[in-house]
Amino acid sequence: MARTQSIDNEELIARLSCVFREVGYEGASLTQLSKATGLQKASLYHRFPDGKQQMADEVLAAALGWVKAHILTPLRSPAPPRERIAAVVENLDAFYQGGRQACLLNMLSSPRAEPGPFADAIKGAFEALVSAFSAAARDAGHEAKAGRLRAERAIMLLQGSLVMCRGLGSVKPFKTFLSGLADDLLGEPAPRGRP
Amino acid sequence: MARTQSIDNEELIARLSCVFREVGYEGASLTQLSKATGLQKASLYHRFPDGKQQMADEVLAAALGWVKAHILTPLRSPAPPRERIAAVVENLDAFYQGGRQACLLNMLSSPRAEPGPFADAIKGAFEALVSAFSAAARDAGHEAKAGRLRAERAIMLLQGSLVMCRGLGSVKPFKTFLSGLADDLLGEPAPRGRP
DNA sequence: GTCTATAACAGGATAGAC
DNA sequence: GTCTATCCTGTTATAGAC
Repeated sequence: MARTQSIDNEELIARLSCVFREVGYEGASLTQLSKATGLQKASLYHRFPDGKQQMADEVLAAALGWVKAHILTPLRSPAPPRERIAAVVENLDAFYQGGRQACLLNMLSSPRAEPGPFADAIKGAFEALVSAFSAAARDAGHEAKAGRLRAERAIMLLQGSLVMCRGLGSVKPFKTFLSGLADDLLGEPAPRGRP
Repeated sequence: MARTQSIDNEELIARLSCVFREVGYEGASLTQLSKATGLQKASLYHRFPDGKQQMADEVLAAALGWVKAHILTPLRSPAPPRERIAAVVENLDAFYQGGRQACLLNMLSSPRAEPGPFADAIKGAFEALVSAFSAAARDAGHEAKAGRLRAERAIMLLQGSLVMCRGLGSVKPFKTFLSGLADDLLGEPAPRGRP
């Protein structure tokens, strides 16, 4: 049975994703991608006729799909804002493997200088993230403008914490980001009762 | 006069720095470094016998030196904390070209996976930054632990804002980071007088 | 669909003239 | 110190057997 797929598409993308998240686009060689997936280079080209570029494209698309389902959508759910954040925190923790995995939005930014091939997708992703976090902040009672600022700060903290994790070789920054997210985005909780 | 340097060392490092900050270590090809500096590959090897690795090393060392002089030292000056931050904000703005230049600490993290050749320097830099920002926070009246948390958050916001700038193709996140830094680190100013 | 083998090319690095 | 020309390795990508 050499005719059937030796690895299903989801797992394949997941393995490729790991590599791109670790070393970025330029840093990822086909040899490395081949090893990580267990497929020979030629097999990778069979599944991705446009080569590395296509692999990264599909990895990014898959990630954005996951984010939409597990981050953006929950942020706009009808649940109370703090509950939404709690769910999102859990999902972020899983998505970034507790801070051990970097963010594609960072690792795929400007592979070559100039607005690389991922620029549009990345820009759209950041905007969608800010927008969704803003929604939660507004639902917690913040004005549009203030909520948006909090959302932007949240994304900065997310990205920054991941950068620090890589730099320090520790997941602590990401953990403290996660534990502070609700208050950062929604505001300090009232000491007693609801406002 | 082909015997004298066609470009002085400082300018040379600055040009190389630009490339590494734009595309990272793996992304920077010798051709690109050659074009950016106006020197042929062989000339680059004359100045940096150990090749690209050495170029990146020296670029990083130069950056860390600059940071020490213009960021770390001012943060521990005897001036009032808010004045220190004002000075640091100005220097950060220049260093990152108003958000147009990425941070080497991010771009040189894990060129290959595993603790790359820059890992130690990068880790040390993050620790020094946190430590120096902590000092300013403590001098503003925060307890050691709280000050340290604020310092870590400040670095996260710095790094995250730069990531967002690249992703969005806008310098706005960096600007809002800069304008909020003093309050983020030292706390909201008392509405009237000093506490 | 996957493999081995190889082509075609770009990357980092050197030699040697000036 | 800088240049032109070149080497060698590793990279992306393809051909063709199974």
